[in-house]
Amino acid sequence: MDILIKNSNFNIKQTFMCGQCFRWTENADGRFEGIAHGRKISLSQCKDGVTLHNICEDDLPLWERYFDLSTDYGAMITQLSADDTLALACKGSGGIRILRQEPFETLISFIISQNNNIPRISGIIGRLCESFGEKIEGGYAFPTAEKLKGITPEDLAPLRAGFRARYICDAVCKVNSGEVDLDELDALPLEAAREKLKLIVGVGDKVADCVLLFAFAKHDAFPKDVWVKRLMARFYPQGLPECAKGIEGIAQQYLFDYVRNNGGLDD
DNA sequence: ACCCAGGGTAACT
DNA sequence: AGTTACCATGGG
Repeated sequence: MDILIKNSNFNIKQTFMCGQCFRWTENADGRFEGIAHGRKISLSQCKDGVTLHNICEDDLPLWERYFDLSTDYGAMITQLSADDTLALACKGSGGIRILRQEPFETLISFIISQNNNIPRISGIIGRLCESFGEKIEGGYAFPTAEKLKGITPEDLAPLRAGFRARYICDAVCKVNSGEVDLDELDALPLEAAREKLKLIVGVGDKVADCVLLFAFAKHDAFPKDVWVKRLMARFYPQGLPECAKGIEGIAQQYLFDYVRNNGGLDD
């Protein structure tokens, strides 16, 4: 069945192309399709909102959670728009929704992302899914930690992940052993959750904050990549304004997307 | 032949 | 505590 989600703060192109996820692609007709939770769906945009195509009715709560539909983005945009620069970013990129992606997939994806570019990140993740993920209708699920148990860097050679291969193995090992329990992160405050994730070799502040923001929707997580460092130095040398307090991650993502698409860091 | 890419680690001051 | 080379791979 098709489900229309009426929402004025949900732009699928912005949401899938803003760098928070790596497994969604745009078709020639403007639809986006991708796989999450082992289910493949396609989405289309209309003026009232977004249509989820051919989903199983029982899966609706799952997608509502994935797209975080219970969160009021209009209120956050109003809050952030008290600042002039953020108001511009909201105007240009306010259709982004921060997804609640699967924690293990997000962890591995952002380990792969370090010192890397988006096309190659997607390529490595795609090969990981094809090599080790469960075959489903129309593609492959992201492999679970359990499925990757005991994997070695040599096993990952076909991915061509480079120096990140051993980081992936360490993450798999520590998730499976329970040393890093992804299920407990949601209940932990930001700093404690970040330190937990950093027990994994190859996970630093930035990767940890990406996981906490893009999988657990911890809106106070504030990943600082090279782009954000540049834009912070340019626009907010004293730090983000007061209106972003508690939702630094949302502000970060709007700003990140805005400066990447519209420049503004040239001079 | 360079340079960089949604960084992190180890080895230095 | 703050810098810096190096890490594989691929594209410009």
